[in-house]
Amino acid sequence: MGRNASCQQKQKLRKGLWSPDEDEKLLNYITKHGHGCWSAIPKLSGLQRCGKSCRLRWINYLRPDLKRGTFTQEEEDLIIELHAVLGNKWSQIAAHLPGRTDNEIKNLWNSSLKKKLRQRGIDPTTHKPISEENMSLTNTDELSPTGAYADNKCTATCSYKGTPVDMFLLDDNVPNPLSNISFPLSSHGFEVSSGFGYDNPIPSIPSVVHQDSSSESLGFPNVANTIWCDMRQDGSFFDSTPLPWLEEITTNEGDQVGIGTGIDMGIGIDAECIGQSLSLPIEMQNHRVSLFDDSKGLSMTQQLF
DNA sequence: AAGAGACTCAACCGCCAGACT
DNA sequence: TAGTCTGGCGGTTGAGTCTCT
Repeated sequence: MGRNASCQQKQKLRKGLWSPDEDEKLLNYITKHGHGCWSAIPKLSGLQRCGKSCRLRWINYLRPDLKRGTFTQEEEDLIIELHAVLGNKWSQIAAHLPGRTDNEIKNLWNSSLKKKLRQRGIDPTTHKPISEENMSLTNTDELSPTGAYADNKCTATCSYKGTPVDMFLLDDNVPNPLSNISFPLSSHGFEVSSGFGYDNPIPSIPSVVHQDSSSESLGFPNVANTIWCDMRQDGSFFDSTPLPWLEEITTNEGDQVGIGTGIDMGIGIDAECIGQSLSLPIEMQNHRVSLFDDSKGLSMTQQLF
């Protein structure tokens, strides 16, 4: 590639692993002068490397703000959450993990996280359950959700049978539907999953619901199949107002149950699914979703994006 | 102990977009 | 407008290490 001419000079440039001596030269130069123009650095610092190689070495190894060591469980969970939304946008994912590089995250994903997800029965590409039996009673294969995450703001659209529905940001005034659910009840085949963020198990959920104490996060691709619940960063719920009729929602053994500790993500409820199963009237519009239970005098409205 | 296979991770490759000429 | 340069990105590679038999 002609574009790579700068890295394939006539003069012999070193390749492969960096020696301590080279590291020192690069570190000393950048510490003194900053990196400036990367392509000029090899000459100025006395290295026989191409500028790209210097840049990579600095970003992935020499930068002083790098966090060393193995990833924490929280970091791994966050990567999975972010990957569900962003896909293989490693640099964007890395932007949410201070001190971690895109290369490091990519390696972790390819060597470890993909495998872990598969072991949990989740397709690492789609973040959907691998087994279709895990899917609930909605026609989820007709759903086509897409999502994006940037600057701590989630944007998403989700269409169902051609109708754009069902992605919401939490309105702080909207009651948290999971706050008063007792588990387990008779099964409606619902899956309760986390939204976006770190996951914590719901303490009251018995192990029969999910053998593993940690919850699985399914993220956007399963939005219409899940209930999302948001917590503040300090662990408190946005609202603990009970919605008694939601106590009728249950999970199957093996379903994933979790709570997202939000990153500006809110409640998502598969309103149609809930409405059908509970025989509740439901209204879906482009800008809000409402559930009603007139007999109990309850209603819940969520604003869409 | 040794060989094979699996795994990890640093580094390279090729492509792209934006800036510059 | 077209060509070139540069930085940045995601995919891939391969050497080194680990684990298993």
